[in-house]
Amino acid sequence: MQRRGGGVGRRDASGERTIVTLEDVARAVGVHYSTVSRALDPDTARQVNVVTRKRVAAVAKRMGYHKDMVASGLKRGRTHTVAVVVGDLGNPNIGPLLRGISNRLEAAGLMPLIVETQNDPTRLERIVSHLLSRRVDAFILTAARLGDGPKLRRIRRHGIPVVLAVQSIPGIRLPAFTNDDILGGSLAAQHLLALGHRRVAQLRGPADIYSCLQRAQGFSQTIAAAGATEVVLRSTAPMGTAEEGNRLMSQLLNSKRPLPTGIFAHHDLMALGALSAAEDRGLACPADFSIVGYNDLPNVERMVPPLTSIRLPREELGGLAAEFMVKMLSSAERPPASRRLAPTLVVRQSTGPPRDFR
Amino acid sequence: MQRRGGGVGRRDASGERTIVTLEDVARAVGVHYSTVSRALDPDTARQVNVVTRKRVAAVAKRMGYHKDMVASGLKRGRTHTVAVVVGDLGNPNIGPLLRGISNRLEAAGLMPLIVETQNDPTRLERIVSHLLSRRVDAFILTAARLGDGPKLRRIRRHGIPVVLAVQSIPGIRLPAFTNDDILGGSLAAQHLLALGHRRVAQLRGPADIYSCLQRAQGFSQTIAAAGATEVVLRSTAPMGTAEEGNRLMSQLLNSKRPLPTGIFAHHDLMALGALSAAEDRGLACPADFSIVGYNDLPNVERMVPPLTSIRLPREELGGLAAEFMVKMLSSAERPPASRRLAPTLVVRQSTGPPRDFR
DNA sequence: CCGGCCGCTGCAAACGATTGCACCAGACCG
DNA sequence: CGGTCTGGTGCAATCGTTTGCAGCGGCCGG
Repeated sequence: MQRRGGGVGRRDASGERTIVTLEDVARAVGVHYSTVSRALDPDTARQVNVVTRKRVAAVAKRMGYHKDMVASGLKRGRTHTVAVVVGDLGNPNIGPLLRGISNRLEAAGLMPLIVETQNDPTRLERIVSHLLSRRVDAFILTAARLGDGPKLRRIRRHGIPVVLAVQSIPGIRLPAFTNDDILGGSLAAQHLLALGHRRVAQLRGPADIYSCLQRAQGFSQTIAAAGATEVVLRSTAPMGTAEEGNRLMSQLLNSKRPLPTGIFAHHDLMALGALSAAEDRGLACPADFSIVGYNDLPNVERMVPPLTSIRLPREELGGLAAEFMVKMLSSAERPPASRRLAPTLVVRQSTGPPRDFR
Repeated sequence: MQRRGGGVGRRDASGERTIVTLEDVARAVGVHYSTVSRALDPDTARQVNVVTRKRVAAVAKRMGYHKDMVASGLKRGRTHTVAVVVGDLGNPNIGPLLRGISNRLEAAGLMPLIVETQNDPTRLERIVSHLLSRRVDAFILTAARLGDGPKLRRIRRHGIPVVLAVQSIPGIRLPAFTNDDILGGSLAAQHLLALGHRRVAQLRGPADIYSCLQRAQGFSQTIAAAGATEVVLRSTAPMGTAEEGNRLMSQLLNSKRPLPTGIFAHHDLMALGALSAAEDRGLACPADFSIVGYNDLPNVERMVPPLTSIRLPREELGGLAAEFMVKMLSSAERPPASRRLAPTLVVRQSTGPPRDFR
């Protein structure tokens, strides 16, 4: 096979060919291009005589050589790219998570390819197939929902490493890095109980989000163990939104039963919606009732009242998931999988002792 | 050249080679693989006989063939990937922008490669060089700052299309899609003037962000044209934050001059910080002073008081920038560049008539 | 009946990097 | 002095796709 210049490569503003290849460098140094390849790859550099190696490095730098990752990817079957699938880029939880992932991957020479499903299940399939054709090395999935089991199994079947982050689903054998949402729910319950609340309510998030089920479980368990009474309201919307919180709270306010004094919302936005519903009826927080949110979204400390919430270690979680992926890809050994990170309770002014307690 | 199976391709869980190549399909159909290639590419499909074409398509589908974008990218010199460089993934403005970009690019068969500089100028250079070695087809830069001119020129010199989004810098000949921040500033001023404010203040954002300069210009011009008086406070922080707003507002409150009744903050967070500074001194909004923010961040309508702000068409902006890029890459002709989109004023309860007006 | 054209298909050289293998000179050992 | 080893380098095939060119039948016009 004969090799020549003048291909279809990228040209700069003046129309000159601007991609510097191994062969270009080799010609300048006076060695074969395979030697250049070896000299520039840290893993093989020691095969090359140190003075040649230095000369190659110098010339490569001077000529502005940059390894073509596309060609390298084709040959090696590794693109050093990890697909990160998120549900909704507008979700404020997602920024820190992505930062955690990016930083860790980048340190390992990998690059995240971030795609958004916009919570559309048909998009997920299309996206995955597209990513496969781009030969990504691995998947980090952050938006798994309860019905996604078959889909996830199908992805795994392609033989590419997959890890779940933030959201997991029960009964699937995939490494998962999640928040300990049982603990999160329990923390909320403990807090309300400690303040003296005995009648509590739970505004639950979407039923197909496992983390919401876990929050519910942690909360209810702790409440039941203390012998307090609980009302559960279930969201029917696909996401935790203020509107949904408003709706559930209205439902609660309309019921004939006495209003619970302590409320746990599965999402800060739901809590905010609930607050406005209560306000509309002339109820004050925390005088008439307390409310605990979830996620500790940005600026909830500036709401009125500042929202008590459960804070999640988002960036750390992303970092751990990425760390796992890096290990997975670099060594064949399976590192310990599936960690749950502990959330923390952030107490602010939306919670206080119930009225009859003061 | 002889071709055989059994290379280094990806293997699935059972160790089988799992990449289906053109050659595999060709063998199954009984034609040459170049024919398969042509049959599957819409641009060349009409070169192949319609019955062969159908057969190829059927077999390709049955066998689960997916074009290898890496190989294709190597050959064609086009990766169908557009780098999107953002400053900070945690910034709530960025989600909608990215969604706008992603959707538009995806519709054109391109994929965004999102990277975060974390507002670190040295990272930018490293990242760009990495992206070049990944052979991205184009750049969308969303975090340009005033001193970045030389850097941008250097990027452009690589001969890759570059477009600026959200942030532009003066005197650079690059297509840019930005908000009309002069108008934004002016809207804020008009609103305050219409309410009757005659003594106003401006809490300016970072001096190296051009859009802040424009906001300032629009605001001051309009105020001056109305003959009102203005105090300007300059931020020294690298970003618009609540702390910075608090600091500037305190500065304003400490000065001997009478407190301006109308305040324009270059960022909602600064406005919120300013509000808390004022509250600490026992001042009430909008009774004692009015304040207008910028960006209309999520949930500012739930603050107390709900914040009057300037809303930016983020998703649309992203869409337009991507649209431009798509045109740029598909046809050689240069579509009309550099649009400014009009922001809108969202009036809420943080603004009202000045006290002496009532 | 022949030249030419057309529609379809095959051939093989790329794209740029990687890598097993061969080769060569010199060192070193017996 | 012959043989072996070894450090360094070159050779060429390969990853999977694209694409200019050539070839080949058949059909048409002259």
